[in-house]
Amino acid sequence: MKLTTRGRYAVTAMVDLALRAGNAPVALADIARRNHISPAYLEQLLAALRRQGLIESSRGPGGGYRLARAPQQITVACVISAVNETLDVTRCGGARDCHDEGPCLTHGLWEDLTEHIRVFLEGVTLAELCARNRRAMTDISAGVLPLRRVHGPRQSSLAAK
Amino acid sequence: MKLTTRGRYAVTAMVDLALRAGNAPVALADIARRNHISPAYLEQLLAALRRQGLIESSRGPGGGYRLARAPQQITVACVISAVNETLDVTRCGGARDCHDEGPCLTHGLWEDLTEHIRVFLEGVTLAELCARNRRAMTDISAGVLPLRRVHGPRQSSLAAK
DNA sequence: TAATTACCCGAGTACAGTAGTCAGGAATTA
DNA sequence: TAATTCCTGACTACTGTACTCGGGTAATTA
Repeated sequence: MKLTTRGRYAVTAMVDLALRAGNAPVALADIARRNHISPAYLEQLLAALRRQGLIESSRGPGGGYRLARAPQQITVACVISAVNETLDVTRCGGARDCHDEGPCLTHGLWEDLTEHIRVFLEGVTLAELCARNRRAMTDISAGVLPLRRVHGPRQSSLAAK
Repeated sequence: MKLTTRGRYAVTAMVDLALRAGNAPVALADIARRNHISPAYLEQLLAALRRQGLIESSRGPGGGYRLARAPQQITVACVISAVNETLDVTRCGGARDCHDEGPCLTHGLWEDLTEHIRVFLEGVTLAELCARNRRAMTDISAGVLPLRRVHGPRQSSLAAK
């Protein structure tokens, strides 16, 4: 299975956008800074998400990205496969030709697991992730954890790696 | 997440052993040949499985490997982690330090997914995979598919890659 | 006891894919 | 027109997988 920073960054960026849905477009540089993602790398991922119709972009000053659909209508599975090609964990990519002409001893197992993962990730929407995240932030501002602010101006310690 | 041929081969080899549980030890070369795995590579995996106490070995002519426990008592999760280290899909490896001091926007999601996969793979034993496989083989010998025999003497077309 | 069979172990290597960089271009706004 | 922002493709370093290789060591058989 492919589940790398590529997919993780994509979901993170989408949640970041979803948290600001309804407002002005969000600049790439802001998303990158907030989530510690290399801007040039993030650019590739956003391009893929745009090609898949998950986000829209506008250029020029004040431009940026925004969700193309409501957060309730975008699933995590959708985001990952947009940048990642596949979630399949079988060796043969589902072709059932992993052993001579037929499936190998464990083909069915990986097929089942793939299905399990798919169902799980299709069941989670950006809206849910936002809700979960907002809840966490409330706990934090109550003093449980130290944290960067997510809304409003922020900018410090860029050098910190 | 790490789910590569390493883990897949390990499970395949274990099922191969489980299908012959109770009989004489199975030689490495036989497992390798039947499942199209490089013998030298398989050796590494079996060594790891042995270190984890999942299989036992005996040397000399007539030697080979056998399961250390009953097939009902060996789960797929167990086999994979024996050769693969981890199934965790979070970026931070579960440490919750993926963003500054706290977890990143999507940490909880990956944690949930990891748990999902773990529960699934812990719920599948070698015994079940054997049963499933024997069923498939019955279908096959009824004429549904062409197939190599798995029990009994066999040996042909080694050159076929 | 010598030969054979088979497991044991560590080091080394080719390749692919990920993660990330870089340079230049095109659209939009002020 | 100047600044800002997205857009695109090519390029590179690195890591980890998927192997190979060469020498062991233990057990069995003749």
